[in-house]
Amino acid sequence: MAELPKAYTPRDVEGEIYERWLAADVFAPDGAGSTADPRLPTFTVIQPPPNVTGSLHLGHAQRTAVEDLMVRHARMRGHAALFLPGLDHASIAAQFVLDGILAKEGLDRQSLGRERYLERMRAFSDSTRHVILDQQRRVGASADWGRLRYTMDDGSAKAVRAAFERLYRDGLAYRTEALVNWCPGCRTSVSDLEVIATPETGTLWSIRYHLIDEATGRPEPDGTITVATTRPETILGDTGVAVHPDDPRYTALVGRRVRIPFVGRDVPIIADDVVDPAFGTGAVKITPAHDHDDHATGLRHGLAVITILADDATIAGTGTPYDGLDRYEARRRMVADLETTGDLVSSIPHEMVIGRCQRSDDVIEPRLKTQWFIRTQPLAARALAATREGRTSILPERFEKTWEHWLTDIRDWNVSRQLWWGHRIPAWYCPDGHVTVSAAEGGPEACVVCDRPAAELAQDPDIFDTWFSSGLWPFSTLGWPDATSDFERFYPTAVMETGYDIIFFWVARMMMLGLHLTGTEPFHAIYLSGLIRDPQGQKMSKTKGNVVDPLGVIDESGADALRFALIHGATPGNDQRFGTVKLENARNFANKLWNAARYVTGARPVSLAADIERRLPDARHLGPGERWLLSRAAATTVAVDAAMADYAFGEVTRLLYDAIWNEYCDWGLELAKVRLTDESLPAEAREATWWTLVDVLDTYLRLLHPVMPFITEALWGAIPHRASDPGLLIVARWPGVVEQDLLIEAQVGALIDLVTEIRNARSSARLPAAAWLETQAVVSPALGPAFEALRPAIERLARARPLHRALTPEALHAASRPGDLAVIVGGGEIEAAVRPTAVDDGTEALERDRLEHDLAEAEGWLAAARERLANEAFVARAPVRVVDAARAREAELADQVARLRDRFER
RNA sequence: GGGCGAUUGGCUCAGUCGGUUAGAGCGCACGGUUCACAUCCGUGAGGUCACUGGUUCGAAUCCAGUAUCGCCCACCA
Repeated sequence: MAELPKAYTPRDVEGEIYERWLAADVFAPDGAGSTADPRLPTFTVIQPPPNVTGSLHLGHAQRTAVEDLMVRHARMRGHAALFLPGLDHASIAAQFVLDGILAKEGLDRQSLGRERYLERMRAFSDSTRHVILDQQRRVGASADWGRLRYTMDDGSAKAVRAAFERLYRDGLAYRTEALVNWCPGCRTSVSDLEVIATPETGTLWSIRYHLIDEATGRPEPDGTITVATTRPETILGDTGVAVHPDDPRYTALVGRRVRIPFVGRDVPIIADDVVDPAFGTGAVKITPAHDHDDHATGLRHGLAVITILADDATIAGTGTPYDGLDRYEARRRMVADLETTGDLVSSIPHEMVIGRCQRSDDVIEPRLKTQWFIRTQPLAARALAATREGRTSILPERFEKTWEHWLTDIRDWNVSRQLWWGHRIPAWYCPDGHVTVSAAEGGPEACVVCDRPAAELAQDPDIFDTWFSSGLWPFSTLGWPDATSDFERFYPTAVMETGYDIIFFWVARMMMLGLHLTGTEPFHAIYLSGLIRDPQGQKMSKTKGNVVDPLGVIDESGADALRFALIHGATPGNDQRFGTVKLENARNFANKLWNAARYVTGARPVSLAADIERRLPDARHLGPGERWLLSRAAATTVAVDAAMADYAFGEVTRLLYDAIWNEYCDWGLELAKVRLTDESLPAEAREATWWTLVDVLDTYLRLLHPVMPFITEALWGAIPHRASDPGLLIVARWPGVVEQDLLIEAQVGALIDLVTEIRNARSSARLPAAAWLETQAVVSPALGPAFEALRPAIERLARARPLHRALTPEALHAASRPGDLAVIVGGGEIEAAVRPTAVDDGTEALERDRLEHDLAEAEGWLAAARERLANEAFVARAPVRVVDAARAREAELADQVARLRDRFER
């Protein structure tokens, strides 16, 4: 038992506690300090590995808090609980950061070259990796640091190679030339998910193309067809013009040819029902190499595919003066040139949607490239089956619809990236173009087709999309593809927690890859967190300057307050606004708990030694207050268990806040104080009271530990323990369920109401707070013993002394005088007359006002209750239970009204 | 264009399966130097649960529609 400092200073508490946990080796499910029960299933939480170059923001903090809460809860329940920490190399994001740093040094990727660039990246990431890990520790993450993994470590590399080889062998990875999303800024292709549809106002140009006179082979000066386009520069790649087959304006032109401006190419006019006759001119230029729609149309009609853009999105290879110009400069000049020739018919503003790069914000250019793809439909089917069959559940449920929709309409996943930082694609090509995919660490020994030696093979220069390696995370971190003991023991995992914003990027990919590669769903539950927003509901961003630094918060208010506040507002899938108000509330709660514990430890009866071993309170000496506290703790335990089972972590914090502040502190401690200081009681009784306070505090500290691990650990260290308890709360057992005592709860509840009503009467009558009030009370016979036992406490809390007990209402009425304040509890279990020591006229008037108000209110409720019961349909059709409750309510209200009226009319 | 969500006292949010008088924190009003806590204690005011219609004995809760706000998905040049 440690002495508690008077003031709660989270900083002092938290640093020291984390070190103690580490020293005790309790984070690892198989660590020296583990108390896991081998008969229980393991419990593993998957967290999204943060970027190796990143630092903690509030979103991380919330997720870490939620993940840690689940792990701590499971650990206390005896499961071998694994919170596996990790880092992600974040290919494109990390390159973006490093490129920024290089730019300040006047360097760039290209001038460094691949090898030197990667060296820089390794050095850079080595220098930043500790940052976010340290920050997670500050939040209190009870992660098994010995199992720390990184998506660029050898294990991940092996998993990546094995996964790709397997997918290739199974026909689920293929290489083909296709139109991909090309980011000219990042100089790489990106997946469909990384293209952000951005509404913009562009221009719709109408341009005349001249028909070819087939007799002469020359364009007709007056025979034209007008096409509408938002991208005139792609004229250079046009290989057709399309119209709707049923469009009477153009029926005669289908099959004819037109000459493309600038390039002098003659292309056919085709009919295809993708064309909307109502849009633009009803005639569309077709550029198969630079537009997804046109590509498909071109394929249907056998049109040529002509690429006109280089990797940096300059015009290239068209043999026109526009070669070498950026696409937008080329566009500007071409429009001007068309105007000169008289073939520009019109230009009007046009609302459109532009695809931009998620990372660099550049306009994405569809480009033809030979790349690796993952065939997703068969994989998606298995992922859908897993959720439909309930092997994996999604929280909140509504995201199942989003999930269904995306996985049903899924398109193949382009996994090649023309970047350097990441896993190189394990595919080799021989001079004859044969493809060899190999998972071997050193690559293949020879071409699988023609047996040429490795020396003659060239490895694909591309790397994988960073999400490919993250998609293997739940099993690559446990040793897959090897059948390690960790993989056997902890896979599949229990819960995967992440933000709903990466459900497709990450969650869906883990499910698809996990199901195919391991044969099992990688997790049984998907818990989707919401986003943290500022108090105005805005997204937090550096540019807006509304970012809250969690480390600053921890320094000031403590990790416990931060965790409590974040978890308090966490409803799965819902964003939360977060600001100082919530934080203050959480900090105040921590302070309250600290002081309550300080009171309890300081109130130990002198008959008990300071280092005494924990005892159960002696049942023979329990008073109503003690029994009430024990019963309420049992009720709270049941409620917390239910909320935990529902992943309703916000509800857990609310339940514990109420139980600790409004029950334990406000009433439990206040009732106990009287007994603890009552020298007339036997020592055994005072000891029983104290042991009750200790017992209930112990229960609440355990229940609260997953939310506020530091302060609960510190306080738990200050109360007596059993010899069988472990040394630290983090590995102590979660409270078991104890039966409630509903009778005592009702009785003490009525006495609490009596105190509240007397206080109310005092306040309404504007009597001085310090004045003692003489009070007479009639108490229902059932309440008698509890009333007598708690009388001293009620006197003190209500400041009513002496508190007489009249045996009958008649006696009470006979004794009461004008000016007495009337107090009626509930349905009349208690009726009391409160007498101010000095009555003046004002008091009496105020009391009449209060009575009148109460009477009117009670009469209103009574009328409503009677109306309800007067409804025959209600009595006939509602369940008996509900009708009985309504009748009881009516009787109670009738009694209350009668008593109030009696008082009022007297 | 499709889909999803939100709308509850001044503010931020709970509200499980439809069932007593819809809860909390902050804020507000009034009152408090009682030996755990002023980061506190006590009392109180404040809500036609966005709107309309329906189902039901009974609706904040279920259904349909409307409005406002937000998000996701989407190849109309």
